[in-house]
Amino acid sequence: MNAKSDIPDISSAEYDVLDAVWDGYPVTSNEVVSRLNQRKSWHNKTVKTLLGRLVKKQVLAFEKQQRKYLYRPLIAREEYTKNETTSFVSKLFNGKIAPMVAGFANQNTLSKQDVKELKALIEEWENHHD
Amino acid sequence: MNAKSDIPDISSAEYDVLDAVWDGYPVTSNEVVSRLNQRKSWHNKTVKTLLGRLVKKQVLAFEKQQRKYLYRPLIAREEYTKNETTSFVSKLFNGKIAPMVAGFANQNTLSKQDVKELKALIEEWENHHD
DNA sequence: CACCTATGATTACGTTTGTAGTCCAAATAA
DNA sequence: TTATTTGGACTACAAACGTAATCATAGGTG
Repeated sequence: MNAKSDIPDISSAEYDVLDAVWDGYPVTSNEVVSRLNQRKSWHNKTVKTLLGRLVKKQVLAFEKQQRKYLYRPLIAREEYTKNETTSFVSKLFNGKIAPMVAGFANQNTLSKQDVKELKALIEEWENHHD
Repeated sequence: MNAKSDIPDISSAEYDVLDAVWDGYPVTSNEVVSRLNQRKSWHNKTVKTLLGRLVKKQVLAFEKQQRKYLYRPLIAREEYTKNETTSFVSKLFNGKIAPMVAGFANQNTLSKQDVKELKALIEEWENHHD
């Protein structure tokens, strides 16, 4: 069902840029710089380099709008996060989700909301399986 | 409560080596090579280099046993995984665990066992937070 | 004892990453 | 129209990484 997803490696800095693109696209590099600079302060040349690398990796595409480029993602955020999550869990927790949640809960505070959502997920699951 | 843990960056290859050390220590480099070669096949020089880098990063320590070194971890697997999990979840899921579990469940098959364990975790939580 | 061998230390080397700077052409301002 | 600014392409460059090879040496082998 899942085509063997072939998502390239995305470095940490590249991810931040991609994340900003996901926040709304198509988007110019300048807008990406602005979005990123809410939090970090990267030189716009740096951001442009990263955009270029993401294009080369076929994670982003662009179309020329006269002089400027409009970037958009070629992979969906959900696809990416699902993938990363799966490999993270298999690498650190042998593919088992419960120990990961346990470790998380043990390190962080679970809010009532978190617990409510988890319960909802489980109920959902149970409704679909016998 | 948690001292701001100061775990250094551990590269992917380094992690595999560290993982092998966690599987039983103190351990010689040769034994680490054997353990790793169950799955991958790294040249023993490569493994030695990685052990050295982990020592330099103060992730491993060693004591001389005559000619050989016996390595052991300086950070516990739990500490590391908890840390990684927390930063993973905050990076990709805004710190919310439920969406991560949801994404995981959506990509992978949850077993009955998984669900049972998750329920147990939640019950546990609820017992401590009326 | 002379020599081969296993081990750790040091060095290597191409690639990826973080972080820009430089060069060139188009758009814009004067 | 000429000067200036701006956007992208190309170049740069050190540190981290993956992946060893070489060097020096303590120990075992004949």
